[in-house]
Amino acid sequence: MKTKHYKIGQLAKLTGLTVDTVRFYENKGLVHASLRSDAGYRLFSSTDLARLQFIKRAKAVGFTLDEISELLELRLHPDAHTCEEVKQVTARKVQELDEKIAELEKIRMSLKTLHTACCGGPESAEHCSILQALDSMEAS
Amino acid sequence: MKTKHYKIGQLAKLTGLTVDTVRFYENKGLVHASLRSDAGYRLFSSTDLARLQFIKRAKAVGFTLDEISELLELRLHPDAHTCEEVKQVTARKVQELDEKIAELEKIRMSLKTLHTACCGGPESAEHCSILQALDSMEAS
DNA sequence: GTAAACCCTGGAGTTAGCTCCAGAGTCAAG
DNA sequence: CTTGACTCTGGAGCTAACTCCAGGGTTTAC
Repeated sequence: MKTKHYKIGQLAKLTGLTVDTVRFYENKGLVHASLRSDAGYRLFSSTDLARLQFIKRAKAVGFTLDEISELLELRLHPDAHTCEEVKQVTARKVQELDEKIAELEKIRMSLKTLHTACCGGPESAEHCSILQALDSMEAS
Repeated sequence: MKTKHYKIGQLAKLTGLTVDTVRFYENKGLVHASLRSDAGYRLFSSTDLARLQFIKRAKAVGFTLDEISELLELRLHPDAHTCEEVKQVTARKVQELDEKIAELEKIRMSLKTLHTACCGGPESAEHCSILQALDSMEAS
């Protein structure tokens, strides 16, 4: 079974990244074109595509490229790690994610409280502030 | 009732930010010292403290300072907004947060799958990769 | 009353993460 | 077979978010 390959422009369109960004990521070692055409064009596989989509998702929620590297390294050098290591790293990462989700939910709750408390009418919002919402949250 | 006031250094210690960062945030309009001492020292209230803690939380989950500004603007100029506006903005923000939480949970699931699938033994992790986990997720 | 530790302003420097050339080769349509 | 859209490399430039001075005044502890 022959795998489908993408040139950098197609990949960019599919991921919503720019061509420059993809090359930048390759430089940083986040992704690596599986092969090159005779002319030297990068050719990416659908695995590379999935990888870039993962990077985009991770970035959207505040991971740095270095952190994303660390996550993906498990893939880049799978044989350089023992299962024990993988188990540890993933456990730590899952915990980090849980903390992040908790943070987001706190902020979400503040906003939701503000949203609910606010009358929604055309008058001045003098008494609707996010910090009032925060305060009430802090107190609970 | 007299409110407790903090000098910038105390505030920095309490928030875990640096003195420079607090001043930087003030420049950007994210926070504003409620008053100044005779010598010109910034004096912050506990409301300012809560504000900075909010900023820190929001930053940790990937909001830019501009986005955080937008969130806090509701507080900075409460009388410049109608409740209607507040209602709209918060609704949009809550939705953004929901999307962010969903992203995090996707990533969390990938890692959790990897974590669970991995045997955890001392052998090479050749068959434990995050992208395998991703693939299985994508398929479901 | 003096040294250490704090605060001020204004501005330069740094890092991450892109973004945009220039100059040159490649491919696809008509 | 040429024209326009694509690709390459290497390097410069840019924005966000700090971070770090210099050169000065202030507070506090002994």
